[in-house]
Amino acid sequence: METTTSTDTRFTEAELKLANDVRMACQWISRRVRFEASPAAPPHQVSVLVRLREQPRTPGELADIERVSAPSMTKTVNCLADQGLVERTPHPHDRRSQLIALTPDGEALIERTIADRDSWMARRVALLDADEQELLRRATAVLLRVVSE
Amino acid sequence: METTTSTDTRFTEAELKLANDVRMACQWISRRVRFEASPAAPPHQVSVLVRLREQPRTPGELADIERVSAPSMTKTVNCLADQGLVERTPHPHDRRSQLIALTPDGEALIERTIADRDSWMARRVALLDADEQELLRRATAVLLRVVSE
DNA sequence: TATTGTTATACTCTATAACTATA
DNA sequence: TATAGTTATAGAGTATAACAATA
Repeated sequence: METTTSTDTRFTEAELKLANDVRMACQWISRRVRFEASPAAPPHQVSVLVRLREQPRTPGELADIERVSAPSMTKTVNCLADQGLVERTPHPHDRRSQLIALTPDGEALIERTIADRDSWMARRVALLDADEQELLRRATAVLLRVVSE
Repeated sequence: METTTSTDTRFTEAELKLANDVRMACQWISRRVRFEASPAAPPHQVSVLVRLREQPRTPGELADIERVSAPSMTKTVNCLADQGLVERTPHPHDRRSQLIALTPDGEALIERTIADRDSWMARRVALLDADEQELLRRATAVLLRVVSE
């Protein structure tokens, strides 16, 4: 089996199947969560607010994290600031830059949004038996480790 | 505990935490897969092609599945047809409608795209030991069951 | 001179409303 | 009269290029 053209021989069939199953399961869950939750703001705005929940960041950092251009992030930040969800403060060490931080309204919105997103998942989780819940608990730990590498 | 305002008492704390962990893990995996893969077509086009892999569908069905308006789906289908990735055939029972099906080019593109998406995941899966792979295998089965309910 | 962020401009994707053809 | 799909038009979100202020 050295000249196969359509399969990747770096991996076993079992690994490829598992990779496909894991990816599809994660993408389907994501899709369902996105569709079931009633969004309080467009996805790209929510994504930025979630990032700012960790800590204030510069527009440039946000653009890198979200993989959008600097002008796009400028627009998104403007929009969030117009809604009173974030506020700009001068950057302590670089007068060209600035720090974007959540306002109390922004924090409230993002907490409501997260609770809303989790609600569909929680209903499903609650239907599983204890063994299945424990299985998901351990698997989730592996997935979180994998994604952070 | 009857008057809590911020937590949902339909679920235990453990269930809420598990729901949040599972959701975040799935969304992070999805995000990584999306960013790591080099898309052969915009996401909404790929999504339609994946649906058509199962079976030909009408524009209306595709719009419902993808949760976009009918005019949006008209544009997407036009674009895919212009690229030779799908083709329209008359609907057998309703002359107002039509069936959209993958062309061989469309099938080839979607197979390449799926392999590309799986590649990052396969590299990560291959780094796990046998027990962890088995854990993910069983957990994935649970997730796929959950999402299909 | 390089970097951070904004403005100018254009393209894509989306939606609502109005229209055509068929059920 | 209702439904499937398209066309017309407008509103978001995105990108590249050019610009301002600062490092």
